[in-house]
Amino acid sequence: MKEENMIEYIRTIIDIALASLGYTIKEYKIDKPKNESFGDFSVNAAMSLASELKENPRNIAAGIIGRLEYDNTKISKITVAGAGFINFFISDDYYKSVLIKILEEKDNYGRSCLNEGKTANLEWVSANPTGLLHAGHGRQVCLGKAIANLLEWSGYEVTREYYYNDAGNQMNMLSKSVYARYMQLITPDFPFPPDGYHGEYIKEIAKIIFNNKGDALKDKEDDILFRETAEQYNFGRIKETLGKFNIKHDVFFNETSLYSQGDLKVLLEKFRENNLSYEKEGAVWLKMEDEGFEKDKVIVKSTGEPTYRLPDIAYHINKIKRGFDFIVDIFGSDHGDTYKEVLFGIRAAGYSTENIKVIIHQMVTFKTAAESVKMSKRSDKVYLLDDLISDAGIDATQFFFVMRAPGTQLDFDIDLAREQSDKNPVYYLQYAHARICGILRNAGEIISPEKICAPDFRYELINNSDEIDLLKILSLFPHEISEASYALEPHRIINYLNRTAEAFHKFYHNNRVIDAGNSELSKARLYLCYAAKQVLKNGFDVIGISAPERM
RNA sequence: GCGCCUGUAGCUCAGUUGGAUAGAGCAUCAGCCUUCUAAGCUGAGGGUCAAUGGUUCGAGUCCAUUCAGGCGUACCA
Repeated sequence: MKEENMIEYIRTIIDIALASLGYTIKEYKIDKPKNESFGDFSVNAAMSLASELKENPRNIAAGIIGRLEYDNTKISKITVAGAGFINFFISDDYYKSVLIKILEEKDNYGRSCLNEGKTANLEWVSANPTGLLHAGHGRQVCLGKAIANLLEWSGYEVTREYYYNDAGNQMNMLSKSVYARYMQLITPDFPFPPDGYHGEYIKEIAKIIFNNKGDALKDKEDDILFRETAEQYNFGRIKETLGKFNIKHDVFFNETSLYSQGDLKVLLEKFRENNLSYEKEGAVWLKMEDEGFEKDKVIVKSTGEPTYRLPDIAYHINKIKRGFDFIVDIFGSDHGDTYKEVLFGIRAAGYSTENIKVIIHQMVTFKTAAESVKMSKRSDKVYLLDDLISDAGIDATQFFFVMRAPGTQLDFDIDLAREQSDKNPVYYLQYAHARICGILRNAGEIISPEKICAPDFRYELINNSDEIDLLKILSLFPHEISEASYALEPHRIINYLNRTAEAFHKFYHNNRVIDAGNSELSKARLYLCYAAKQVLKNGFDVIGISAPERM
């Protein structure tokens, strides 16, 4: 689909005018002014040039405007204002053409071909199968879902990936914990390992084994069945939880394949050859202290096992070798330091990290009116993501986790998310969609909903400020998508949808859509409603919530 | 101690990559339903953008220092 973007159009005509005046300019911005009286878009090029040219920016702006050649069916007015802004006023006719565009592109309105033909890899969740997803994981789960969508909407072909480790100490402890619970089914006072995994799920796993095998494994603590059953059970439950969000990872990447395929050996050898590692006290260390890190870090323990850093580095190199154009990782802030070590390791091994972007999100606290919900892995009372979903509902959970910028420490108000009222921000958006659906249901006598794709209405009837304001906002959707996608910040879409819903509600409040006495006006407004519904729905798709027909 | 993140209205948070008069929701107060969904709309009050200094035409945004909170700072992952 062709992107007929007003911002790009303005940039093009400005560039031509600048060139004809002989100005060279590194960068200038095309913004949407906060105040409507300053027009629809403003350009700061004249101010950027002012210090260099040592001339009044308003004069420079006037000079640029004098050279501008533009289509006056699109732009109705251009003015100089303030310190030297060039303000563009877009014609109503242009916005009406956007309405037709929305009706034509439908579910694809807002998608861009900016990254067409490129591939992206998004890795997130990546919880090891030692336990279930707790509520805190939810932020990453939901954020990743929305970011994967954003990447797709900007044209990338996205591989959704999950990295896990089913070997090592943690899995041994899991196995021992299950064994202990299993033994407690036979002799109730069997001791539980002090560092063991608590939580009801361990007992569930033990029961499954006991039901299948009886007490046949009572002296076989090391039987592989304990570990395998636990892993299978945990992964099953994790995938089930992800399934509730409709998340399906394309690749589950097992860390052990890096051992069997020899990636780790090759990497270790490379570090050694390039004199980036050394042996001390039986362990292998990576030289990092001279590179701005606090100290050198162990990459192979004295036991011969690698620490997490080495396979993490090898894993990322593996991703680079698979040829992705863009690699995105999402980690919690508890990994805030380690990713830098990993990126350093990748560079030390001779690979570029410029196409790797790491998103670090801060932690979440859950609150109800009664208490602040604690989430300790050591505690029996873990607040699981499944619990949160059944408390708050799937849409509210997705919405609340995506609502805020990743860098903020999120307060998740469970009571608010659960509340089915006007206090709950997710309903404000969904209600706008449901309202439109209600209108369209009632529109049968004017125009049947199936016919709405054909733009045969009299668009000159759309002319009041509520209608035009709504159209203006609808026209910005593709731009918002590409901005949010570039920044990998889905919360921007929520902010945008809020403005969209607000504009619709205002339009609805002041304007009767279905008017039996004026079918032509009704028809035109129905098309506008349909376009608003389409934009809301597309936005909901991106952030990952449903678009209810009724509420 | 050191590193990263955060500090904006009573509360939860936006702030379009340095732009024009500081924004929303909730909460508080005052209005609007015999008419397509009132889960809505309209209005009011509420701010030393943590503090100080700096950079420039211009700073909530960038830099430095200080204060406060979160997360790290393992031969755990």
